[in-house]
Amino acid sequence: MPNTICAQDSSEAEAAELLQKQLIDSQTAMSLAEIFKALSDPTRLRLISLLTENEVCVHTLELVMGMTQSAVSHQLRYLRQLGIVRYRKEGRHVYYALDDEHVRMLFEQGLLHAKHR
Amino acid sequence: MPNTICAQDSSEAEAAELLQKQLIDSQTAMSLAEIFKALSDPTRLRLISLLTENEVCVHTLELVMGMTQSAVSHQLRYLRQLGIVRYRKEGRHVYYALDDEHVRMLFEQGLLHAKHR
DNA sequence: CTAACATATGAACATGTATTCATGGATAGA
DNA sequence: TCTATCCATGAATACATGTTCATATGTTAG
Repeated sequence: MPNTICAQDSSEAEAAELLQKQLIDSQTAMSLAEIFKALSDPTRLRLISLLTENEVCVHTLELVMGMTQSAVSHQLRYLRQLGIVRYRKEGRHVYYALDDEHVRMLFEQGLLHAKHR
Repeated sequence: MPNTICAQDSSEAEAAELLQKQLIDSQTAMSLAEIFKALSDPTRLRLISLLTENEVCVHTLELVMGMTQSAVSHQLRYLRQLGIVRYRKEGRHVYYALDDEHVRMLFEQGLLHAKHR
């Protein structure tokens, strides 16, 4: 049972003060949004599901996902630039794997949520 | 230390079979993406931070956030339609509050992640 | 060296999205 | 009743985003 806050009822300053403590600042909000945005696309989530327990080369991802090489590669770059996946070159293959335990936890916790609906 | 999977190295069918078990289906991916997308915008995250422990009317949210009433109301509708927040009308005021424990957990866990960078 | 393969990337395109603007409905107060 | 306030919403706009297309780089095989 949460507090009810309305600037009209009590003194406006008092209500604002209460809420300002809860409000996250813009920089934190943007940083947080960036993390969740990485997880907000079905293609990236499917890629992450493949990379959570395996190190997989791009071509194989392309086959299993049923997508073009270019689309896969673009999304991998996205995840790479956020530090969510790492890559390892070996000959002409490049192997990708998940490299962020926080993201792994968010992914798994979200999966529980999705099934729990 | 994850397995390395490449369709060229072992038999292609074997590698694909391994990965198909990991791959989440499209429907699950879309449902999951929907949840994370709700958390992928700084404005919505700031709203959620205000509504996690309080029930707040729209006008007060407008004041504390420093945004237009319309922008706040649009985002509240977005969260409402996903069942993330509930609302309660009382006279000419409408009070909103967070109404999804899973989202609350994802938000708080993400916040730890954001600060841990 | 040459051809085939694996991957990366810039540009173009179509689509999605957050905010603003304008407006309407509902309620309280004078 | 009349006005001010609170909230919702459709349309428009500017911007972000995911995929495709074309192409480039680097590596292996013949």
